[in-house]
Amino acid sequence: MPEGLEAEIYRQSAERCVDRTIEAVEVDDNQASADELRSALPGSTIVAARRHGKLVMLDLADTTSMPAVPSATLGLHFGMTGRLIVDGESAIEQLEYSSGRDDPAWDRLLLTLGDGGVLRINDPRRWARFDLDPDVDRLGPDVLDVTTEHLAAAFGRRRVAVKSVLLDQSVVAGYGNMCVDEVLFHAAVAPSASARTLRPEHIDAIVDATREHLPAMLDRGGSHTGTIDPEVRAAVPPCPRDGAPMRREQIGGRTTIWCPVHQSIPPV
DNA sequence: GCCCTTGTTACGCC
DNA sequence: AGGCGTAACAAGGG
Repeated sequence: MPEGLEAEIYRQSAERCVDRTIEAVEVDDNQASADELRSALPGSTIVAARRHGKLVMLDLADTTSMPAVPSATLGLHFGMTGRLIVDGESAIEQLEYSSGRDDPAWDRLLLTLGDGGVLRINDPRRWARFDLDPDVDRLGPDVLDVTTEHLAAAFGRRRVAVKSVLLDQSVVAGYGNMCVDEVLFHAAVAPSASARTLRPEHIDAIVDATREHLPAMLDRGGSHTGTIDPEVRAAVPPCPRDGAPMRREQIGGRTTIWCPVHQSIPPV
């Protein structure tokens, strides 16, 4: 599923569209912004591809006037199963929980570029969202910039499971279900622990695990390349670290894989 | 054909 | 105001 790491891979792919002009737009009618996109996008040039959390942003400019004038930002959110295809090349071939196929009927946004290229978002389950000038203020700091001080402030007033707080995009933007399980596994923090019970050294462990393992997973191709990978999630083998029986349970409404032996922070 | 999966939003309640 | 729990959403795949 597209978490922050997949969004970063998509952003890198979308960079190929910088300095290219949008000629035509096809967009799924279930998008609230459909009419707006159809009228605003044609004629605009993509001048930058940015990312914050799971949100990819394409900065647009009106190049019919000289010099070019910034016009709007196209926000792309890929939901659970959205894939980005630029010029026929998919940035991620196999997306966890998505379909292995690329059915044209699942194209939800299709930008025809002036040079004949195409930027396309293919999404079987229609949860991808496309918005002009998306509201970035509702998002917390990006997951790759997370700090102990910020987490400590957010954890202090929350008694729910630390996993639920990390998945809250207004606290930190970019953690998804798999990355959170991976980070808490390495940080030795129990995902069910009440957030407010974590001490600064425990929060440090979460920050350190994030800074160490998420970039490594990005290098390997995404959120499915960690220790708690899809095979482990499905089979729940003994803990790869200490051999103890791992648990598979719902925490905060999400399937969670964890080791109750070494993920013992905070101690009881 | 039922049930699993996930990210986000919308509720109602406290 | 804001934390919290839950339902709803989509739809392919097992």
